[in-house]
Amino acid sequence: MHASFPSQDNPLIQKVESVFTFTGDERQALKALPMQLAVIKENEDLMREGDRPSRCCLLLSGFTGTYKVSGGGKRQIVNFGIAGDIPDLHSLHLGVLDNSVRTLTTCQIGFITHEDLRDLCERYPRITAAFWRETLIEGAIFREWMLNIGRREAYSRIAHFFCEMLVRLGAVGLAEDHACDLPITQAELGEALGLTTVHVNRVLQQMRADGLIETKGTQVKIPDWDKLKQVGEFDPTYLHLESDQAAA
Amino acid sequence: MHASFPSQDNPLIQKVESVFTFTGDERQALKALPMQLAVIKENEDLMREGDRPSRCCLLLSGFTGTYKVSGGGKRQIVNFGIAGDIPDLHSLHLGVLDNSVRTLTTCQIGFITHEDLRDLCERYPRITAAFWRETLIEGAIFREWMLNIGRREAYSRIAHFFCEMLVRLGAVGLAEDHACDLPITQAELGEALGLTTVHVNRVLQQMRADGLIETKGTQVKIPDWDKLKQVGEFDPTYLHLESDQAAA
DNA sequence: CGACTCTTTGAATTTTGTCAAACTGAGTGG
DNA sequence: CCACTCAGTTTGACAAAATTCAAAGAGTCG
Repeated sequence: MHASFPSQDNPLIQKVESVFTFTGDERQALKALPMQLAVIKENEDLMREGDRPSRCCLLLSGFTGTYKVSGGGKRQIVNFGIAGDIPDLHSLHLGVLDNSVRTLTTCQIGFITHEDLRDLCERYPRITAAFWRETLIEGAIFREWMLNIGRREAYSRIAHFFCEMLVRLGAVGLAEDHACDLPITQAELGEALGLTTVHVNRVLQQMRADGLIETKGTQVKIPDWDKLKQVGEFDPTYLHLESDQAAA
Repeated sequence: MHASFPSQDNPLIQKVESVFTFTGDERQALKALPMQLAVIKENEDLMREGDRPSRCCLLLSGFTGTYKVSGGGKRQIVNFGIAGDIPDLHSLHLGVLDNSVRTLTTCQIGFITHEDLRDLCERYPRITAAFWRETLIEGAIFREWMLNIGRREAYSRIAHFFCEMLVRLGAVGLAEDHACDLPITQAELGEALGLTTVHVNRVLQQMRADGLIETKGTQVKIPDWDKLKQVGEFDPTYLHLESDQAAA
C-alpha cells in the first residue's frame, strides 16, 4: 500500500530498456507515469474474462497466471506473469477481456489507467512501438507454448517450461547460477502444460531422478543446464531478449 | 503477377474497417500503401524461422499456415492465415522470425515493405493502433488455441476449430449459410490441433456420423451450428469482431 | 493410364488421465 | 508445545484417449 516504489527501479523500464534505447525525455515520461500501487494476496483474481477494464496492471513483484476456463471447468494457464510484465496490456486495445488473471503469490501491482497509457503513446511513438513489441513477444511465447503443448511429450514439455522460466526470470534479475524461486504448484504447472497434476508429479520425480532438476520448497536448481535445454529442445530466440529491432 | 488488384476491395481495409472507423485521410493513406503483388503456389514457404524480413505479407486470397517445428521434426501449425491477414505483421518489431509461414493453397500476396509500414504508422497513430490491435487479436486466438489444445479432447477440439474458421471466414465474406471452402488437409488439421492424422480422420468420421459436419472435397457445411458450437464450447468473444474499443 | 496426394482401416502399444486415498510440511489455535 | 488443519505432494490400480506402424482405397491431375 505504500506509495514509495522507487521509479528508477521500475522493472518495466528496466526490462524494456534492455532491448530498447529510450531518449531522456522518453524515460522521464515513463517514470512520470501515474501509478496506483497495491499489494494483492495470493490466489486472487486481478481481472476476469468478460471484464472491460479501464486500467492495466504492471506487475512489480510476484507471480500471476493468465488463464482461460473450458466448458467442463478445466483451467488452462496461457502465460505466467513475472516482475516487469503487464499481463493485461492487450486490454488497452481490446475492449472485452478474453481471459482472466490471478495472483499465484502475493503481488505488488502498479495500476496504470488506459487514459494515461494512451496519452503517453500519443506523445511518444517510440514508446508505443516498445509496448507493441512487448505484446508481440508475448505472442511469440504463445506460439512456442502451442508447440510445447501440442507436440512435445510431458517429459520434454516440462523441461522446456523450466528453461523458459529460468531465462525469463534471469532477464529481470530473478535467477542466478541456473537457480530461481518458482512458487508454482504442480497443479498449476499441469494447468499450464495441459497435463494432470498426477502426471506432472510423476514426471517431475523422473526428472529429479535423472538429475535434470533439484527442488527445495519453491526453489529450483538446474544442475545441468545444457542437458535440460537439450531435453526441452529449448532455443531462447523466441523470447527476443536481444535488441534485434531494425528501426533506428 | 497482375498489378490490377483493386484497392477498394483490399481485404485488409475491409477487415480493419469492420471494427475501426478511419477518416478519409487514413483510408486514403492505406489505399496508397505501395504493394508488390505476387501469386505463390501452394506448399511454398513464404518465410522461415530465423529470417530477418524487411517486408510484410498481406494475404489477399488463399490460405497460409504459420508453423514451428520441434526438435523431433514434428510440425505445429500455430495459426491459419486467411484473406485480409498479415501473417508476419510481428516481423515489423521483432527482428528475427521465430516461426515459418507457408502457403496451403495458391495465394495472392501483397508485399509491403517495413519502411512503408513504419512511415504510415508514424503519420497516422490511429493506423498504428489498428495494426497493433490486429496483432492483439492474433494473441487472443493463440490463447484460445492453447485452451483448445491443452484442455479439450479431440472431438470438441476439432469442433471448436471448425467454429472458429467458419466465423473468421464469414467475417471476410468467405462463408455463407454455415458453409465454407476449407482447403486444409487432415494432416494439417492434426498439425494445428496437436493430433495425429490418423486420429483426426477417425474423429472426423464420428463427427460426420453424428451430423456435426458435412464435407464434399474441401467444402465444409455445418448442418447444426448450435450443436457444433455447443460441442466445441465455442464463444466468439475472443475473436473481437465487434467494435469494442474504448477510445473515441 | 499411371503418379500423386489424401483419406481410410486395423491391430497393438503408449501415454496420459481418473479416482481414491495416504502422506508431508507449514502454519494456527488451544 | 502439541494437536489440528489445510494445501500441496505422492502412491497405486485401472481406464481411456491418442499414437504408432503398416497398408489399402479414393480422388485428382497431367
